[in-house]
Amino acid sequence: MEMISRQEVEQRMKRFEAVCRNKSVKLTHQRIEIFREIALTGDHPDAEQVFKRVRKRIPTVSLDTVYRTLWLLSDLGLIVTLSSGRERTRFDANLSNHHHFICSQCGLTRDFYSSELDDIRPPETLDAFGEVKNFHIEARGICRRCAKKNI
Amino acid sequence: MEMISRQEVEQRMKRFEAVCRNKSVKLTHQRIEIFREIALTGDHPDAEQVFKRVRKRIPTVSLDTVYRTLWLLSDLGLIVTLSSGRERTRFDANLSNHHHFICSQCGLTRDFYSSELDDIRPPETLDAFGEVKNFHIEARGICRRCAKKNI
DNA sequence: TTTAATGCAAAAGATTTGCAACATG
DNA sequence: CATGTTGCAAATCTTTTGCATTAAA
Repeated sequence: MEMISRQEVEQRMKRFEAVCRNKSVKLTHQRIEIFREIALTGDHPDAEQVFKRVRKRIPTVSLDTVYRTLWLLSDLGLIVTLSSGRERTRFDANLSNHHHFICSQCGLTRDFYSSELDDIRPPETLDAFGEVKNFHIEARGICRRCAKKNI
Repeated sequence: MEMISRQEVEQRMKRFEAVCRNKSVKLTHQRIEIFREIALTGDHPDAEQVFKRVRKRIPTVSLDTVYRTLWLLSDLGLIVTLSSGRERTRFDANLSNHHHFICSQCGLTRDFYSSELDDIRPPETLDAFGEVKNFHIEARGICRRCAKKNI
């Protein structure tokens, strides 16, 4: 489980609280812990994984609250979703400009950064489709772990 | 429904048949029609949509055959999958180097091309994660149709 | 003829919903 | 205190599986 620095986590929590107050979304115990769980890690958990982790802190939390909260956070723009192939939807609290590496075999997902890639602008052709809000790269391949297993 | 040129469709069908023969995967009536349905269109249908369209040609086809075939085609590398947010997995028979525009509201997905973008190479940092097989851009935003509805 | 694929129906999984009890602002 | 949120259980939706039948090579 890839951990995020304490500093960064606190920044994410502050932002989360600010946005909730701003949009008068109630800061419940459950929402705080669900968001924290995603803010704490860089491994893009799915709903079930978030549920299991949050249950350690709030044993009575229910899976449907996790789902409701996840979509709420996504609608608020506090987390983003990513999904691929047979995999379930995963959630990510990293809002800075970044890209994804996804293992097509096990679904492992890792953020990566590249100032070179950040300079790329969406081609104008896209105006015909609509307004582009986010533009990032998806690199798919086989992660080291799976490569080893495959031998 | 965005149509693909007859020429291109035939090329895709030929490739499909060649790969199946090569891997001794049986060319059944169902598989041919399921693949054709995806090869015919550029609108990236999901399993249910493929099922409905194929049923017009083969009324007795079953949804589970569609699923089995879709994953088989994906394993054979004849189609690729793409999925996003609340949306179901969609399938694409376009194997040429291309990128995606995805509407975050309705899930509309369109291919786009850009020789500039094609020149981009994965950064070396990625070697730490694994071997990159595919590298493409995902542009997310709001399509024109949804933008109109939102007014 | 041999082997694999299909269709059916049923199971399994994932996600959503209605509603009474409860917590937050 | 008013309103929105939670937990529960049940419903819904999506995807997968077992197995007898059928079709491809």
